[in-house]
Amino acid sequence: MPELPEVETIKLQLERKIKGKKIKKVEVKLAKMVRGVSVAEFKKVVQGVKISNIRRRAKLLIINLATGWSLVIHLKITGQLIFMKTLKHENIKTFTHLIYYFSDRSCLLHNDMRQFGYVKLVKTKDLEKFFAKEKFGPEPLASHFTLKKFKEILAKKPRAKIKPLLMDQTFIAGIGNIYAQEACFYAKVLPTRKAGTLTEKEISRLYRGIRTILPTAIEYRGSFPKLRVYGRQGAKCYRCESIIKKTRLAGRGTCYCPTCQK
DNA sequence: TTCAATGTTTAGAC
DNA sequence: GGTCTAAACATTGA
Repeated sequence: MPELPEVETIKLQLERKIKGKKIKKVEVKLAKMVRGVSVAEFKKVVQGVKISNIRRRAKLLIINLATGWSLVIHLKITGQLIFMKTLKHENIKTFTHLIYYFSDRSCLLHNDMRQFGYVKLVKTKDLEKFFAKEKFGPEPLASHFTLKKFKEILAKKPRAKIKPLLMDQTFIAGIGNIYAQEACFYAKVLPTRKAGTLTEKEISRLYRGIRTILPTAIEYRGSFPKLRVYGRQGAKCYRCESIIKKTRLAGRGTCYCPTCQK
């Protein structure tokens, strides 16, 4: 599920559904999902504690607990967090690895087919330190992420290819393989272009693309009905009717229009 | 059967 | 140091 818009959507939903609730019990079905501490310690910290707030940084979901601890959850590629008013056993899948039970009988399932995701415990006051250690770049939707700022960070990596650079979490935090392709298409820029070769106009269009596509995806609740290029290989470009091509870039599938992306 | 999949990390080459 | 590639993690589905 998860690039910035999807994680942001989960954050907004959990804010409505679980903020203020007390975690009565947590069931850990797959121990390796819990990182950094033993399952026993994890339970000790989490059980009986109230959820005070939900946040997001990059693609991480942060659940603040009233005791000064926070759950830091990464969903990687196939992770899901599913809220249920009451637990129905048919909703527990083979890849349901954690279940948080709240005191009002509702619960939250943490599913992950590929088991790449994790949950770890961080003291809330140490979160900023934790983010610094991860070396996250700026949040693309923050008000201080201006065109000027975007130009500045692009100038630091003139030789990097633009699409992998957009996906680099230390460059900008939260953009993944789908929205990097969409931003390049929006800006009419080939994913392989080196950052240093981009014109002022192209940089502005990329910036505008990021600042348009991500909020739109959030409006559509993290689903992506408006994809213009991702997964469209072999189909006609919506802009110029050329056939969308697909290649491999930095190990990731990359779609682009060979005609209107320059 | 083989390949690719919304992410990240690491190792090795140049 | 910078940048690139491939592989690893584990599973599903085309």
